[in-house]
Amino acid sequence: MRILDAARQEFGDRGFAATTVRDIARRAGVDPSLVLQHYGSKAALFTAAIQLPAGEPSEAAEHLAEVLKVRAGPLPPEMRALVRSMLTAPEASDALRGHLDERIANLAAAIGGPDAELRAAVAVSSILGLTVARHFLRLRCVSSVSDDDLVRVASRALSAGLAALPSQPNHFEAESEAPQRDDGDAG
Amino acid sequence: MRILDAARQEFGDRGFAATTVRDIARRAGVDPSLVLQHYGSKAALFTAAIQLPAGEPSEAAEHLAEVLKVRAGPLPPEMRALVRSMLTAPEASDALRGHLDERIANLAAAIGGPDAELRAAVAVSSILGLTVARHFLRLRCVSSVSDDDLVRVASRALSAGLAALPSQPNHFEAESEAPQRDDGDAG
DNA sequence: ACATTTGCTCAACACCTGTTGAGCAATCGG
DNA sequence: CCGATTGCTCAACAGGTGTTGAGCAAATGT
Repeated sequence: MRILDAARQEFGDRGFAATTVRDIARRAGVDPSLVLQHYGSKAALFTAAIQLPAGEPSEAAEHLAEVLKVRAGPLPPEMRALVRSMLTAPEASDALRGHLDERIANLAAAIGGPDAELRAAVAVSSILGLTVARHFLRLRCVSSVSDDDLVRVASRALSAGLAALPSQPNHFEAESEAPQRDDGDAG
Repeated sequence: MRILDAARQEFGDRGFAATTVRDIARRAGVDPSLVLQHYGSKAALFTAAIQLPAGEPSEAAEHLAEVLKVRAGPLPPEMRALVRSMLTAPEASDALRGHLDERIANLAAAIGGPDAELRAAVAVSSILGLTVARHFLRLRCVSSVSDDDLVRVASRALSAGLAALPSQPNHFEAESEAPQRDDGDAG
């Protein structure tokens, strides 16, 4: 597991292409050839490194607030590695697409109404954008704000987008665990 | 300009690291050494390739609908190259961060109210996420939908997020050019 | 105690990368 | 019509890459 952890770190820091097998071996404190004896190739190691723990999305997808909270805090290494390479490594692109498509389908079923799938996709894409802006691009306002503040503001935006039609019931805010006190803290 | 165009295409397709000078030269129909004689180095060529045409953002940033519409259609090559490498090339990361920070600042000034900058940042990040999902990740629902439908649904979500507090005036939807008829086309 | 398997390292290969400098054809100044 | 500058290609280099196979040391089985 030491090699796999090192791989996730390196892939998460610099992406698939820029990470060398020697980098991973150095961080793991072993010989480069050992890495390939264990995983066969750099690509196979990458595939192993970006595997997400299953089960999580299907349960929590209806509660977008959960996902948002998770994305506000520090990213798990495998997710970090996956997102880092999603634009340049087809393997990562495919894996993330599958992950998000599943999450969108669940969310769409939960919210219902016209354009449910599209509205769900917009919400999930927005969280992806926030994740990128916060943890990778380090966009000034998004990366410096506290987890709570980000979740609070983004929650409002996402719930509004999911509801879309004012007459529609708002599953997102309704099923959020804490009732989010509306103290007008404007400072 | 033929070399620069080829560079934008290649960088936009595979990212900075995976694109070789020889690839660019081949697409431009010239010798690899000519590429470097013109631009000095691969990194310098990349910097030139991701330069965005200036002026656009400052005027249109207040009207987020414009930006969204632009992002729904095909991306200009330099923007495509920039976004493709934003997670793996520091040069691209810095350039895009600067671009988005400026846009956020303009938008924040336009909407005002509490958390203006954060709400603006959330909206801009959401558009970034939509751009990635549509043009790069090719997320099923987001990439297959028509430009108009995407703009319609995403506009509602973004405007709601920007307003945030129900009593707040909604600059985003108010300044949108077309009044967006609400025909209940649920098919 | 010995043979065998295992876990690991060392050294090297073949390939591809960015980059450079010599050379060639054409254009231009006089 | 000649010399010089330009625009380009050819060939090569030095360095880094993924990957491989030989070898070594410790553990294991009997």
